[in-house]
Amino acid sequence: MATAKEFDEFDAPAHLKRRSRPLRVADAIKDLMVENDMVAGDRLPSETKMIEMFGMSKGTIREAMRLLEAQGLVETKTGPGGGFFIRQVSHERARALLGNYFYFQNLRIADIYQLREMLEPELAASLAGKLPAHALERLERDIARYSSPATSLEEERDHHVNSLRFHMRLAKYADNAILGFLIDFMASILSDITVSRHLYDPPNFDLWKNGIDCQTRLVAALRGGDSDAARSIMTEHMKYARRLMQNQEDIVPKRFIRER
Amino acid sequence: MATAKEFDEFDAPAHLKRRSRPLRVADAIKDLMVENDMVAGDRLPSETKMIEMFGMSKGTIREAMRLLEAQGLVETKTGPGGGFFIRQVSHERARALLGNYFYFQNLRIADIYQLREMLEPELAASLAGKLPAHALERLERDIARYSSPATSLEEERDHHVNSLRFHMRLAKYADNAILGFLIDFMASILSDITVSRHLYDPPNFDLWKNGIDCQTRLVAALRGGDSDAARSIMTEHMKYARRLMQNQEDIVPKRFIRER
DNA sequence: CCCAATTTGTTCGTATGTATC
DNA sequence: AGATACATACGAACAAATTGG
Repeated sequence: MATAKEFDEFDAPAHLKRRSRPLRVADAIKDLMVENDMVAGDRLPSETKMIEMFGMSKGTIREAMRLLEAQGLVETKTGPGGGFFIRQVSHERARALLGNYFYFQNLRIADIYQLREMLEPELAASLAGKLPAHALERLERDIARYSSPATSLEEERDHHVNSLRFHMRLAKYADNAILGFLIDFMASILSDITVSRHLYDPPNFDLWKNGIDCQTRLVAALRGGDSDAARSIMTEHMKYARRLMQNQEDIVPKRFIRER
Repeated sequence: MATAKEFDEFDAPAHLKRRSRPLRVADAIKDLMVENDMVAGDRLPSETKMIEMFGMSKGTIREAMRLLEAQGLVETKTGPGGGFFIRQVSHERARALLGNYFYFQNLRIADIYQLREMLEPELAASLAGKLPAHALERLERDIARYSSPATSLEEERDHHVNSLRFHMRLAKYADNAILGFLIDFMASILSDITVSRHLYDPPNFDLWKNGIDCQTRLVAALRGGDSDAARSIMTEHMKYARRLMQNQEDIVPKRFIRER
């Protein structure tokens, strides 16, 4: 169990001496989580308890909790029975944090499509014959949301967003958590960019048609359990969309992804 | 410019009223960064200044800065000329933060290899003929580090780590920032797991041999600008390694990735 | 080498807000 | 409604780090 002594700054190795107290407390809490096999929902010691444990002031402890909160690892509740609780890092938080990184990385649209072209076909193939009826119906409802041609620019924008929503839905069903997360991340960035940069303007009828067509055939292939067909339909779709975005070599605009 | 009034809690829309003050300050600072096109190295207003600006106490401001610090967006320096400085989210920080997410996701070794098999061949292909001499030499030096068979378990472990280091090096040269980051991330997780789970035990001579062989041929292909060869060598290598890990269906052990 | 100025780091006491019983 | 247990927030004071004279 953690004692105040362990965290005494004078005990710290030389190269760690300068680390601030909140940072050290946050690390200690992480260790606590790992060593005690704590899971989401578990309660951490209260502020007062931590003040004793670490021999540090309330402000320092609070700063430490903020460090963990920003990482999505901890949430806070006031009132009796309240305190700091361990939280599973949410999809949305992870997406936003990774987005912060790419905020500085001069992403190009083509980069995103290069990834999508590698990942999405494999996801499609892996899901063939694996999805329950309600999932397939949900996908069909996603498609239905933009199945009639857009008659206004706003509708065109919504079509783009809804088309990407289909891909995010697919990503949720992924058996491979990394694969699912990444596909969702790509679609999410793309959706942001499409809206903020007005990439839906001018409307592109062919892209819409290809999207509807491919997604419809894809659902059929998924239902039929035809893995190869699913892969090649998705490949075709990605290549098509990529070609249309190919000239979008612009740097992705700088803005932070909001946690939704 | 931001004024205290803007952040008065009573001005906030209903659904945002409960957001804590540090959270709101952190968001305001992010907006400040975006709107003023601030870049890494730029200095944010000092504590005292922010206390005025937001009309909040020192503790609250500091908690807000910790929120940004944890995301890797801000660093702090004491002394004259010190203060809060904008910082480009580092590779290592992004890796650690994303690692937090997967800490809760029941990752399997096979999942990681599925991704590597998709991504690494494309990276290899895209680098053929593009790397300057010093980069190729660096890769060769990475290979040299484990070119003689391991004679002890520690050496075997180092061989695994060094082999993965080769892939991380390759990732650094990627033109596509997302692709590079992801490959590095996979190799990094794998390296962690290999060490912490002793996956290098028992030693696997064939895996080592295949690694050396493939990497040597890969560098030759990269130097010769043979894109297709580079892709197929990497594919072969990944498939081989994947097969050997195939039975490693275990859940990845729960531990946080340390920022290095 | 020391001293002074500047800026963050940390503590403590107090008061307030919030949810539960 | 009142008591309790918890986080949230403020303000004043002092400590530590860094820079420049």
